[in-house]
Amino acid sequence: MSKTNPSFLNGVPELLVLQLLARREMYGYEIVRAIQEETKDAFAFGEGCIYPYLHHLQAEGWVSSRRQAVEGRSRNYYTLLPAGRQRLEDLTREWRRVAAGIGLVLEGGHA
Amino acid sequence: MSKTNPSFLNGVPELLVLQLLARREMYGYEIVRAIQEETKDAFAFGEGCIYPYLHHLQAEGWVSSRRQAVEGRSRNYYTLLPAGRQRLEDLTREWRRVAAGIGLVLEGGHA
DNA sequence: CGCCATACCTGACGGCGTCAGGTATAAAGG
DNA sequence: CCTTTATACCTGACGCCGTCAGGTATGGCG
Repeated sequence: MSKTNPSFLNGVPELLVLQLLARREMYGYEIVRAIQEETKDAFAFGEGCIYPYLHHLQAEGWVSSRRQAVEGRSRNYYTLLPAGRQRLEDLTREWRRVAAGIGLVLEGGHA
Repeated sequence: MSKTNPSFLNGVPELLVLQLLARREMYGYEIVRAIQEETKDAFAFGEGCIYPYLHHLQAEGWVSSRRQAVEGRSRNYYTLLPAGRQRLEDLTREWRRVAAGIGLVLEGGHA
């Protein structure tokens, strides 16, 4: 439970998914693509990572889903819930801490 | 071998260790402490993470080690080798890519 | 003399992303 | 008409990696 280290070595997908959903409702397949495009290929998480994650986010009560058929295709649209927005804020803060921490070491050399 | 994603979700310790060694020769126990201090507790990798890592870095030819007794204590001092400096540059570039990628998503919302 | 800090090491464990699979429908192309 | 490609979902075995709890040994302090 209580980790000595921020779970950011791993939890990058969670941050990105929540942030994308904070902007607009999206469906799984769309999210997988969006991550790749918006990060300019810095990340390319597979469906095998994202889909289970969405289920997890829903189980935690951070997103809700509704099924909708579009052009004969059935899509799962996910919406960010208030609790999810809180979670996103926490993760964002964590990320900034991590990035700052590494920045300190990278810049610290030639002070 | 070839990962679709940068190994930065994990490889943070490697970056930090190499960067610290780029500044000066250090011994294991010292590195463990330095990471915690210099990142202002953003990271606190255990000895069980760092020690095996140092052995790995040496096996890869990125660092060399010499054993020295200081005040009756035996320390393993590690020095960054040229190949290690190259590796550090690669990892640093990777890190900047990752940080930039996440930044794009975080900032991209309210553009 | 017992305790804590220093300084090293190891191994079982669990989390998490990868990768390769599988299903189903719609559009495109020979 | 039938195969291929793209969309859209899902699952499970695998492997990597950091955690955590152990272990050894020496030096200093009260």
